[in-house]
Amino acid sequence: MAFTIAGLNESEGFRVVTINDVARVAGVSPATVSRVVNGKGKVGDACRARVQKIIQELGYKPNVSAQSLVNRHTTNVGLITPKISMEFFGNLAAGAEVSARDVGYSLLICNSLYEEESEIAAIESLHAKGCESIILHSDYLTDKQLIELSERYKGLVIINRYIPKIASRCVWFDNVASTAQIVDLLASKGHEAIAVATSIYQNRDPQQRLLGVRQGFMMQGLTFNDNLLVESTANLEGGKACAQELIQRGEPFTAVIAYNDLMAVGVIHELVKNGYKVPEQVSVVGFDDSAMCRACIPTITTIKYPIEEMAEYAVKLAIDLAKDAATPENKTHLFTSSMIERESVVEIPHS
Amino acid sequence: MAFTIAGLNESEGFRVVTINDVARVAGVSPATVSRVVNGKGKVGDACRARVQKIIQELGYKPNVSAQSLVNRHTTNVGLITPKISMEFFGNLAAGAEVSARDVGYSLLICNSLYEEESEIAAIESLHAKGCESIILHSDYLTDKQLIELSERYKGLVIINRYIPKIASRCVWFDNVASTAQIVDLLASKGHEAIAVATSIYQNRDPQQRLLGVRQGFMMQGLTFNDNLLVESTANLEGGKACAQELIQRGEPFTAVIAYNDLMAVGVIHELVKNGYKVPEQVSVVGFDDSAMCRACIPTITTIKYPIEEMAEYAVKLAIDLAKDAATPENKTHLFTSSMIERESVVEIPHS
DNA sequence: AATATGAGGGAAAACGTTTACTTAAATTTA
DNA sequence: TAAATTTAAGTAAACGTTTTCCCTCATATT
Repeated sequence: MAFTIAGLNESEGFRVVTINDVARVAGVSPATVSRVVNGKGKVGDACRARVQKIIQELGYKPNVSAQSLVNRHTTNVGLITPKISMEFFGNLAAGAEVSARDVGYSLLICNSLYEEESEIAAIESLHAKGCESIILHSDYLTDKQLIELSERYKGLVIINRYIPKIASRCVWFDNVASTAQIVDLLASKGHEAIAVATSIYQNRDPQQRLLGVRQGFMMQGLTFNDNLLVESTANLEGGKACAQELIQRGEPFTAVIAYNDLMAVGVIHELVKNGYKVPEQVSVVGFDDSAMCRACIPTITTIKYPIEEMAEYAVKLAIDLAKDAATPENKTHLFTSSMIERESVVEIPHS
Repeated sequence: MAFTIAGLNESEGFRVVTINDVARVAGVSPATVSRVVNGKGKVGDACRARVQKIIQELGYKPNVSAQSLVNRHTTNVGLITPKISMEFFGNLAAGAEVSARDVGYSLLICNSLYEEESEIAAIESLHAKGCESIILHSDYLTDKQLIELSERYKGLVIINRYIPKIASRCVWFDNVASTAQIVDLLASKGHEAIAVATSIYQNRDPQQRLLGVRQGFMMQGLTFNDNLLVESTANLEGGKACAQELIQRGEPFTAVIAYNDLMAVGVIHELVKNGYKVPEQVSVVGFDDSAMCRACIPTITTIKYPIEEMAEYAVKLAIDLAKDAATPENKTHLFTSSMIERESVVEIPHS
């Protein structure tokens, strides 16, 4: 144990420098170094300066595992989404990362791959790793399950879903108002024969968005023609199928509201393939504002889904919740949309 | 300190169960529980069974911070990419996550946002967090810097870049062979007047891909017309600019090889806008196989970049490296491509 | 001048594991 | 049967922090 009294033990190979090394070199106790590092407790000015200098020189970085152990919490936020490679969830993760880093936290990623068990497994695994702040994008768990989970995991935040009983830990998006907004836009351009291509899975978002359409019609004093409602899978192929179905029905239409951008692209492809001119004959609106919107010809008018901002917010909320920071029980966290106007929507031609 | 000798202390509020609780209830020492949990060391069959039962009943999960502290390593892999919200990096992350979870690790995400300092800062921050396996997608650091870093961080793996001196920790992609493959395809369809829209930043990938084009021409016995080489930023706008420039030059061409899918989309948009028919008059090839390729009209023929598989591989490598698992110094990790043929490339019309 | 106050900083316990040592019992060997 | 070996399981130190006490001065108050 040959320490040079004022220096570091160099006899052994590379060793990471600890708080004790700093303390020894600075001639103080580890407690004091800790106080300097964390800015808590009283430390004399001279002493503080000296310790800080040594910390610099030695390049001391606190060991996070030790800190977590004694503090009984980590500085990680967990994110559970179906598949991070999808643009939407990529944006979500990006927002979360920014926000986490902002407060000195790191982002732990889990893919749930659209499976109920893996959503729960992911939560448990994150929790076992000492990660008590968790953002969950749940597609398969029931409200009841989520309510139970949120009793057990106090740092749990649900993103993109609204559950009244746990409103204060839901960060969600106003689908109804957003699609109503789309109807407004189309109506303002003279469209009345508006078709809707929705998702075949009529849960939450699709339902809400459909509701928004109906509300929009009502507000505009129009009536929605249910013959112009088609549904399929919420992807490119589904969009194509919807357009096919629409064409087959023979009911005239001058605009299509798609459930999301992918479906909008599918709709456009199929319409063009069948000789329709987009947007000259048919206007099309998407939802999400994904990169695709600008790749399509015409570029697609859509709703911006502020998922990145929502994720940033959700992270802060999750961290607060985990800390027991008092958050008002009766407050919820609702985000709203804005329209991005591009080429796929035009004034209806005067016929 | 009122313990019921065989049970758990229930006087205080919710307390997470520790190895000591298990030991106490099972009537063994913590060491034995540890041995059971980790499957190391000798434990009698009866004893093992009993301990396992108690672990089940109590729902004991080892505290990861404590483990990390004593084992001097975490079970996290760090991923540093410019921006996780970009599709390419999203795919990278998805692959990494799968692979990490597969071996019981978690994925820690850091965005470097295309800044040199933040790449280094990210490495340091990950390391400080006890994360010794790191996947780095570096855009701004020099080879020299990376070599130095890899001396300091033994679990560091460089993805998407090849540095001979540290070949064994580079997981990369054969850009040269890939673009040569594109030339082959086009040539097989009768194209000779082939234009290239490359990135204005002529570092690494763009250089390699250009080299591949030249090689491809050589192999086909063709000569590349340098008047058909245009460059701009590697995004949609850049693609448009390239097409504009190409049109302006007045040199005839029947095909365009774009640096990536985004540029391909831009090229197509601008060509169409100027009255060219794609693919009837001009074939266009992209690179990456991003989602956009299927959104564009026509759908885009491209090269599949196997980034997901590469990331999976990289994670395993990084973990091995961090463990000092002997990896052959003179082995490198090269991935190759495959063509995805869609609508944007057609046989040249017999004129 | 005697006492109270408060600031600065040290000692040591605690966080929950793992593991090198040790010991006791059981088994094998001579 | 005695000695040697193996097996099973316990003891306690260590990992690197934070934090609660505590003590010692210096200063302020009477």
